[in-house]
Amino acid sequence: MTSLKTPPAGSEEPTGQRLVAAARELLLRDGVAGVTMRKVATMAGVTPTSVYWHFGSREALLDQVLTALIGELPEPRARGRTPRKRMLELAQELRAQVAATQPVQELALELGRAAELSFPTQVALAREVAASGLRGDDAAMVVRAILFTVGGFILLTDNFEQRVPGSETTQELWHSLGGGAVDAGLQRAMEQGVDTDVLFAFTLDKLLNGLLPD
Amino acid sequence: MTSLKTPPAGSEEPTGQRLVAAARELLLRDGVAGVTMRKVATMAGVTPTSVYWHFGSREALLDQVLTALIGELPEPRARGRTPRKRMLELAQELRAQVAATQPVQELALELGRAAELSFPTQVALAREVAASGLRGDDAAMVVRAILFTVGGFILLTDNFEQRVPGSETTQELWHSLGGGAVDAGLQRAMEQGVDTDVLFAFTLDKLLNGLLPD
DNA sequence: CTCCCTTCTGTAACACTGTTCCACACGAGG
DNA sequence: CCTCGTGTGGAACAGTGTTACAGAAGGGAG
Repeated sequence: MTSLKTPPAGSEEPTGQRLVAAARELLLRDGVAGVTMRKVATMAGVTPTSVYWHFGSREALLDQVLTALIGELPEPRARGRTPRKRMLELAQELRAQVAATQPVQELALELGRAAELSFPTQVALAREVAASGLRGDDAAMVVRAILFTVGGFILLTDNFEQRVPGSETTQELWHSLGGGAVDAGLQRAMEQGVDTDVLFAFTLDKLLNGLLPD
Repeated sequence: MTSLKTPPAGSEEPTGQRLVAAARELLLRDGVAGVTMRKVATMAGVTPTSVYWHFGSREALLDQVLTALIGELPEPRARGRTPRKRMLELAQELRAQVAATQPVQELALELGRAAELSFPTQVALAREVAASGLRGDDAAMVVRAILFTVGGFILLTDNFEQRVPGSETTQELWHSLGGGAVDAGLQRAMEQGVDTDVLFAFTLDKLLNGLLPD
């Protein structure tokens, strides 16, 4: 009744919880590729077999870890006086959150649950779009356009940062391009690096200009 | 002088070329994860050791495959009467090309060489931006905003299509959301699926509205 | 008490991955 | 002939996710 079994003498929590905690720690420290069954099991003071008895597969274990992590994400808070400013704020906030919780994003992508991560922001964004006067399908298109732009931007800049050393960057390609192909001033500008923060703000600002009725 | 060595009796080409050809075939058929050293070697009538003698690593082999594939990509052709229409055309073309050569994109991403794939389109796009009257840094920002939007869109829709069966889609999340959180008509619209082609065209159109001086 | 049955665990293995060590076959040059 | 560099195959190593199987431990039924 009180305790069916003595816990495995290493901790108070049952094995299942210790496994999730171990997987979580490994994920946050070494990324999703660093979560190995043997490492998880060892960290929980157990063998890999137990992981399969409790969860069935590596994916199922990671799924539980992700669910726990999603539950801890902060609610998006829209600040600013106008709906437009609040939208910008929400987009920036989402981008910052993703950057701060990269292994979580990585995991969500691998498990195909990326939609859940952005959903709260999605709802908050929808509220602002409605507040700006749009309704129904028109509003939905605007919400999605913003979301896809923000989400795409995040994914893209992630991939650019994970660039393999030695591979050519866009700047290098522009530099090696012969003269005369495009306007010289433009080419020179393309050879410089980009501040993705500035570009993100710029793109979003212009997109909203096109999307929202003035 | 004529032939230093008899070819391994399976083909005329030397082993190195046969290995690249085998890796290429496997890539296009099974994706980048399907390119296994043993499979490549067997397909070329050889053992994995030879791959390492010729290329040094799996990554180096795949790098050669990618270089060959990039060389075969068609040059982007901008059609349309106005610069704006040609930009839209280029974006659509890039998106279609990526969709048609998915394993190549996957490989380029893994090798950190994604920039090279979009570069020809990048140049063509820059030419149109210049033709629309922009110069220098302003033009570069516009080029990049379009490129990041298009590239991000591609990556994002890819990830949505690779969704794991059983995981919740955005629509399902909207459906399970309680009433009253947002405008009812908007929520109903969000519960419907999205045609990414339509959304892509819509987003790009609105972005260009904000970006280009009329 | 004995027996059984479910719950949970460890050992060992399987099939697979990229990669490396080592021996061995060649053909060319001294 | 002997050697040397060029390739090659066989076997192994360290790692991955996963599974078959044996066994321990405890509760309930006879």
